[in-house]
Amino acid sequence: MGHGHHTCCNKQKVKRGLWSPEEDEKLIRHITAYGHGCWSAVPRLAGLQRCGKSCRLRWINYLRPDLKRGSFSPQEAALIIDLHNILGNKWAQIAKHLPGRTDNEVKNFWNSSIKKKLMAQNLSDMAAVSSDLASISNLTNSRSTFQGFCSINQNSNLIQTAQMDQIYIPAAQNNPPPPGFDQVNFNTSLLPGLPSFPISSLDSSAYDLPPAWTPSEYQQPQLIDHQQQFIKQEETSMFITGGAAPTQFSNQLPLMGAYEDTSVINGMPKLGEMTNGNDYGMCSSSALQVLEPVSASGFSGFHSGLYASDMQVPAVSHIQFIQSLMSAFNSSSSFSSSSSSSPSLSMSPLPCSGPFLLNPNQPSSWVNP
DNA sequence: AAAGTTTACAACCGCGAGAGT
DNA sequence: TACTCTCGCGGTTGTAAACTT
Repeated sequence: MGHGHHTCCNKQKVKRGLWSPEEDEKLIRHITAYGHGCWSAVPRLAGLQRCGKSCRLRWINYLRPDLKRGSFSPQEAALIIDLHNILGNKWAQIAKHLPGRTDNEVKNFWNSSIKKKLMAQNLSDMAAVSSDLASISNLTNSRSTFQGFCSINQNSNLIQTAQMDQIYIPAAQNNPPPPGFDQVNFNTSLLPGLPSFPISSLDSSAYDLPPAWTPSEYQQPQLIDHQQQFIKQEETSMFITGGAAPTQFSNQLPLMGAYEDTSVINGMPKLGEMTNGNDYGMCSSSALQVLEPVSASGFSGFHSGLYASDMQVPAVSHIQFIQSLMSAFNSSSSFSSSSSSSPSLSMSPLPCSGPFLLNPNQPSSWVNP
């Protein structure tokens, strides 16, 4: 009996490894004639020296007639990136939204292709951000209330903030920080209470969202006056921020708008504008390049594709999102720091693991009641 | 051209959930 | 309740093909 083989396989000797065309034909012939029924019975009935589990896998991942096969389209890749941003490594749930694709296929595609592209893109974005730090800082000063980071704990309390001008982002791994910078960890957890604006721009009902991000937590946009004005004013523009989707890498929230446009609409910062949202992972908008790496401690993925320029709902949702954060800021007494007595917190500002460095020469804006 | 390395993806493994007994 | 069986999932490994040196 084999070591570590599944219990269904340990009675008789079973073949392992790649399937031969003859085996495939036997399995296809059996299942098309009789269905698979109980998988553990399939190998005996089909005349295969395989375990039922292997038969099931071969059928589901390779022989099923409704499989699409072939390389992934850019649209499929963009969808995978967005869904992964929302769902994490829930490959089966992601695959449900890609007809003809299996969870195994999606997982392999992610691990072999997308992940590397996103990491490479993130590095180059960081370089761009670093080179633009001065101009960012100038604009940051004009509305520093919004420019920065926060982390939100499980109780929706804002526990950490830092202003943009306190943060240094290394352009590359071998780029040493300026003198006086110390690394700071933005160790965060997901926020259950706030509207989830990246999701809201999609059809939320189409996704298997984690409980904290279900549509019930999200208030549908209502077109009150200033929102209508906002949409009218922006017309065909689209609005994007990065990194606020829950990912396994980061759940920090960018609180800033596009740095190239400091206009404020009804007391709220204008959000980033992106014009080429069609090419997955390759968005060249300066706003995105700034927001994405700044908002991610690892990388948070890229919002593209689905955020087409004719989608105006996200703008409304973003306003609600910013409003929520602003109201949170304006009632800082309700915040707790990472050193608070909240027993549900297991986070600490140190030691650090992210790519951010804190500038101790700048006045601290860390919320610390 | 051969050897070495990387990539793509097929297949395996262990685990947990759920149903049945 | 405890046990077994089956199924499905996600992480991981194995390997043929493609690519590089």
